[in-house]
Amino acid sequence: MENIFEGISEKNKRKLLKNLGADTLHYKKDESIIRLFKDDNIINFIVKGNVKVVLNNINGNQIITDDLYDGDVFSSTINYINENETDAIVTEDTEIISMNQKDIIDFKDNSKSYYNIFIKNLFIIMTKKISERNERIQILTKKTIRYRLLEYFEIMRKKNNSLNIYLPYNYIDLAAYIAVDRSAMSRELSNLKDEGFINIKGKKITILYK
Amino acid sequence: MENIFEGISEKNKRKLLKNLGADTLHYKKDESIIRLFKDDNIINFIVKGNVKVVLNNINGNQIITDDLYDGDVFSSTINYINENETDAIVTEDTEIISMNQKDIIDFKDNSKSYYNIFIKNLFIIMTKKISERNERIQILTKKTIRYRLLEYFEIMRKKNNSLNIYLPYNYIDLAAYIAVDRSAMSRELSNLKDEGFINIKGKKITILYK
DNA sequence: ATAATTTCGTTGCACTTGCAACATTTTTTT
DNA sequence: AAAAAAATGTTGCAAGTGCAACGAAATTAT
Repeated sequence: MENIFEGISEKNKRKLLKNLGADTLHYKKDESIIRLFKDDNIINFIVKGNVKVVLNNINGNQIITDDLYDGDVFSSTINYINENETDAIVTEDTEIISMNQKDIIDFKDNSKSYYNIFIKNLFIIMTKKISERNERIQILTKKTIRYRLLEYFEIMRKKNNSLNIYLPYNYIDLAAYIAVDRSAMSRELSNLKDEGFINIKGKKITILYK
Repeated sequence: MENIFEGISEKNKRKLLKNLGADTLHYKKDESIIRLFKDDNIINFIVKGNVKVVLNNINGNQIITDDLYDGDVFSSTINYINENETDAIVTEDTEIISMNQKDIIDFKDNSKSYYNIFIKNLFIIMTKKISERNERIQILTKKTIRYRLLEYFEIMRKKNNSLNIYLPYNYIDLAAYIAVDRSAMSRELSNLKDEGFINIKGKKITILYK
């Protein structure tokens, strides 16, 4: 499934949005949209553009905790944010559809098939998000960097059914994802390499032993 | 909302289950139901009883990773399990309704209002689960036991709007939840107490400074 | 092509934590 | 009430990690 409107015609999509009282919002590059993450009642959909959620920690450096593109859904429940330390910035002109969750749940006329498709899509997306969160928890509950990395590799191996892993992001972001110090992770990757568990070539990691 | 059938009459519930081809399963105390966690296509609902998901780690000791009761929903996507190291045991006679996810998604006649209520309920439950997972991730990404505890307290404080926290489980389980060694957590709790950040009386913890 | 910036690898060190072992307290069973 | 079992508190120590600092490599900008 591509997005929450998958399987709904343009005509019905317009009807749906009208009935839901949805707002179509336009933001210019560098605008902050953090308010869309703070209201418990709304759920948002990116039609086109990019939103980066950045966490400013005490040291002054910024960590991107979410990077959202066309088709992505976000809300206060889906994307946890730290009240005062987080901002969400649009990096290019971006169009967002913002809907009220209550309006979705309490939608009167649920004989409309487009509405039911819509709810189904939301259900599917939520299910997928739970899986993603579970994967990360599975990694984060490991107590050493080594075991976090190995768990991460194992999850990737299963997903792609291959011993070759192509990291979807750089090592800074990987360290943030498994929540460890980057340099310490780098050290541990070297160890794993030296001990013959993996090969590393840039962002391609090959699992040698299972 | 209580459960996935909330707002659906007994009569319609029976119809729904029939149309979904749902199975009602009965298990006796001590039976294993791990297979219900392994099939990607099914989603389960506990009518009455208790299911404990136990992780057997290498040391031989068991950790309860999930404790499910009446009204709870579980599935392979909702509850991550470690293929070979996990078992799920029924601790009392338990009744479970097992449904095929595809049947739910592909349900033909979505003019039936009970079906739409059902999907809505699922959506709401999934949203809540994501929140729970996000909370835990928020804790697990903290790098020291101290900050994990403080984050946990902070989440509880916001939830209950009170500086008094009544732990919903014992300290063994709390340590498992925040994924740290129990004795090390005990040490850190003592430190926090000695430094005047908290008071501890059994399972009641009071936050002294914010 | 050169400069500037960002990412990546390495290492010393202090600090935190897991682990193990044991005492103490609380809870449950007999 | 006594005994057994489970939960909690404490502590020493080794191991692992965060942090800081720095140079090398890679990427991006000029």
